[in-house]
This record gives sequence, C-alpha cells and structure tokens, in this order.
Amino acid sequence: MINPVPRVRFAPSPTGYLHVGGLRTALYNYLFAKNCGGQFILRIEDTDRNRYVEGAVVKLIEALKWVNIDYDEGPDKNGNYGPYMQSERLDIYKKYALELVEKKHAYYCFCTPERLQSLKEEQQRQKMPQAKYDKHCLHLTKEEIDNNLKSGMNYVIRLNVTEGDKISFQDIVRDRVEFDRENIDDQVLIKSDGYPTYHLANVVDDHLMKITHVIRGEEWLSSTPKHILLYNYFGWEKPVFAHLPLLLNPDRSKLSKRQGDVAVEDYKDKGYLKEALINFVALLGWSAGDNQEIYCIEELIKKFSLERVNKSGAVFDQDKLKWLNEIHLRSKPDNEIIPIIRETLKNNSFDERIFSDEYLGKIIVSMKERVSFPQEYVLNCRYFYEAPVEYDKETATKRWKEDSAKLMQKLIDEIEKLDNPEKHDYENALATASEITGSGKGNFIHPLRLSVSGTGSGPGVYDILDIIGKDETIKRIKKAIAVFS
RNA sequence: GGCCCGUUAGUGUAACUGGUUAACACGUUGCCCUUUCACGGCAAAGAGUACGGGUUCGAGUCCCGUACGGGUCACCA
Repeated sequence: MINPVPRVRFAPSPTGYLHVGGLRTALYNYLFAKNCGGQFILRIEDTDRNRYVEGAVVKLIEALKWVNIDYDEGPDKNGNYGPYMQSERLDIYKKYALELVEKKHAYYCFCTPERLQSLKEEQQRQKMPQAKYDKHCLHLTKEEIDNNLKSGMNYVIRLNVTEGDKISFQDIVRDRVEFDRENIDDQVLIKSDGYPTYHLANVVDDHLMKITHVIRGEEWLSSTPKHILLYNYFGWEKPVFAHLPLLLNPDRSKLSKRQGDVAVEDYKDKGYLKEALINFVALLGWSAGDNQEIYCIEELIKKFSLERVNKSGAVFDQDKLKWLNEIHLRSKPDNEIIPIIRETLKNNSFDERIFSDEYLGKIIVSMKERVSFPQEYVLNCRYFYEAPVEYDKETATKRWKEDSAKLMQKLIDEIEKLDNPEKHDYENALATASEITGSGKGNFIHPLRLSVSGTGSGPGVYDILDIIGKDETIKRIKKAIAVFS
C-alpha cells in the first residue's frame, strides 16, 4: 500500500448538473472513505474546453452540498495536493508528458485531422476489426520533429503502446480483467490545445494526490489498460480499481435524460428528500447482505464495503424511490417540514403568514400518512388553507342525498351549541344529530366531509373540523347546502 | 464489427467456502382495520436462478459453449 490512509476521489467533469449516476459514484467513494477513516477528494476534470459550461462547477458543488456529501479536499477546500481543478494544472501534465517522450513511451504526432479521418475511413473500408492510429509519426527523425516544432505546427503527444504481454489488473468488483495490447490505441495524451486528455490527467493526478482507490463507473473499464500502461511507464504504484455497475433506464439502456430525470437537482425540485435519494441510490448496486432497506447516512457509512458491490447494472426504479421518500418524509420532524409548507403556500399564492406553526403542525399530524412529497401538505389538502371552491363531482353525486340538506342543517344546530369544541365534541354533536333525526351517522359524515373539504377522501372528518374550527365548519356547511339545493 | 463486462420474479437485492419446497423489499391483486382516503396488519400471484452441456451423491453457486443485454473503440469525460 502506498499510503496507510486510504484516499479516494470523485472526479466529475462539470456538465452543468450532477447526474444521479455521478451521485452514486460520489456516494460510494464517500462511504468507503468514511468507513475506513480515509479521505475523500473532489477533483474537477475540466480539460475539455469545448464543453466548458459557465457556472457548472458551482452547481456541482451545490448539489453535493445539498446531499451532504462533504469532501476533505477540493476546489473550494484547500488541501496539500491542489489545485483541484485540472485546468489549473496544465504545466504539470505537460512536464509528465515530456518525461514520457523522453523515455520513448510517448511521441509527438503532427498528423492533421484530415489524415486521421481518411486513415480511419481506409481502415473501415478494409474491415479492420478496429480503427487505430498507424504510428506514422513515431518514425519521425529528431530533426523532423524539431523543425515541425520550430515552425509552429500543431501537434499532440501520443502514448506509445508497444507489443508485449497482456495487460491485466485486479478490480474489486470484477475480479481479474485482461486486455490484449493490440487492441489498445496510441491514445492522445496532450491535445493540440495543450490540454491533457482524461487518461493522462487522471493518472498523473491520482498519483500526485496519493489516491489509493479508484472508484468509478463501468464506462471506464475499457480504458483502464491505458491507465495501467501509464502507471507502468512512469514507474508508479497503481491504485486499487473498483468499477461500479451502471445505472439503467427501465429498458435497461444506460440511464439517460430522454427517459426521465437524471439530475439530482430535478429530484430535489420535485420534492424528493436528500435522505431518500441517498438511501435509494446506495442500494442500487450494493447491499449489506441483510434485509435492511431503510438507512440513514451513518448506518450506510458503518455497513458499506466495496466487496459487496454488485457487478450488473441496476434499473433506476422511480416507484421504490417514491416509497423511500414517503418513509423518510414521515420521520422528519415538524420544524423541518413547516418551512417547506410555507414555501409551497407562497408558491401557490397563499398568504402563508396567516397560518401559525401550531396550525401547520396539526395539518402535518393529520396528513402525515397521506403524503409522498412535502408539497402535498398543501396541494393535497388545500381545504385547510381556503374553503373549497369546488366540490368533487363524483363524491357529490354519490354522497349528497335527498335529505342531506336537512340533516346538515340539523348538524349545524348541534354544532352551534358547542362552546370551544374539541375533536370529540364534534363527534358527540354528530351523534346527537343522528339520534334526533334517526338517520345513520354515515348520512352525516359523508356529506359533512364533502361540505368542509370538497372531496371524498382525506383525514378523519372530526380531525378536519377540529383543525378548521367551529365557525369555519358552520360557514362551509351552509355554503354546501346553498350550492347543492 | 473488435475488445471488455454482465445475466436470480416487472424492479432492487439475498442465498457463508456447492447441501432441504430460492428469501426480503418496492410494485401488483385480495382480505382485515377505518362509515372516507391513506397508514398498518394479513395473504396471494409472480423466478426454479438466460439457454444448453458438463463436473458432482448433490449446482443459482464450479467449468465450457451459445444467446441476449450493456459498455467501449475521439485531440469527450
């Protein structure tokens, strides 16, 4: 082992949002680090200038902050191995690339994009199994190279893959993986704009930053032999690799935007809790081996191990995520839910200031088992915030009968007698009205619910009455009588 | 197409170094609770472990082949 303290890293390229697959990778890195008392580093792989997105790094960091995946070192958190933005490390990559050129493990290439293009087409025409660079520039003389360089020709630096033994490595999740060298292309290491490619940058940085375990998505598996070669050529000790299975769409293709939301921001906006998202994503490709499904982050840290990570891709199942959201939402204390309710009220043009915390607290109690998302504390029970503006048609025809108006009037009479009523007082009032009229309770309960809520479902009627209060109850029943007569 | 990886109910997973009717959760369906809805409780349907061979007294677990799926083959990460 290079270093007694494990160091891992999450190395996303800044695309403008955090992909849930990236979240899972970040999470596993984080869990692994925390589990073994190691360090977790955030490194930004921004070496593609064509893909530069304004503000992308900030959004990425915000997303990680939101889910509470905290890193020990990163762009905005100084460590001893910075800078943590690859675009700020150009000199370093150049230096190491030249070292490789010096050792003949890399070489200058002056081929034009046009030649590369026609080479590729030619190879395809000949039905070669795989298009590969033909090492044309490997055979340039020292003079030719110097002249080209001096005349300011565009160039790249390529990895010189020589013939030899198979390249194999141990992967924690996949065990031993083997590649033939003839299938490995002379990968560009330094691009003509002076920026490194991923392959060079990630190897150099992982070495310099003393990364011990490379935990990343399976899409990197086939370029790992190039990285192995680089470690060998530099004479550096290799990190341990762990390639995580992919996250998939319901049709088992790689999780993509077309088939649903992929950005953690999307899930946040929809009302998913970070606890639920983390819990869910942790279980996509990993399990502790017991039957536990509900986890908090501390338990995940305690139980996580790379050895128990699965090999096969996992479908991102929205139904299960929703279920987990319900579970985590129910265990959230009121003081965390109330601000969200107020926010939702504001967004739905209610004046949230007229509702006390105590009032909202009562709504939470009555709705807790009936919501999947926090905003449903408003959207699924607007009747707690305003009198029903319309009545559910189906419920009305089913529940408002011939004699309902008469019975409701009788109920009003009973409720009016109440002084500072509590929940059971309403219940008694209804029972009395039922007794006097000789009509069953159901003939009261259902039209009553319709009157006060406009719907046929929701919390118990007496709970609703207790929350909206006596005066509002009477007012709403009167209105319903008027509407349905 | 080449290379690499994978394959246990619809979905996510379990099944220690091969050992009884393949387990749990989500989802689905039904019943109970509740004069509503939901929660909760109970139950059911749903895979014989992609398929085919082998090894073995015995295989989801080991070996081989086939099929299917995915990833990757850039001066993108």
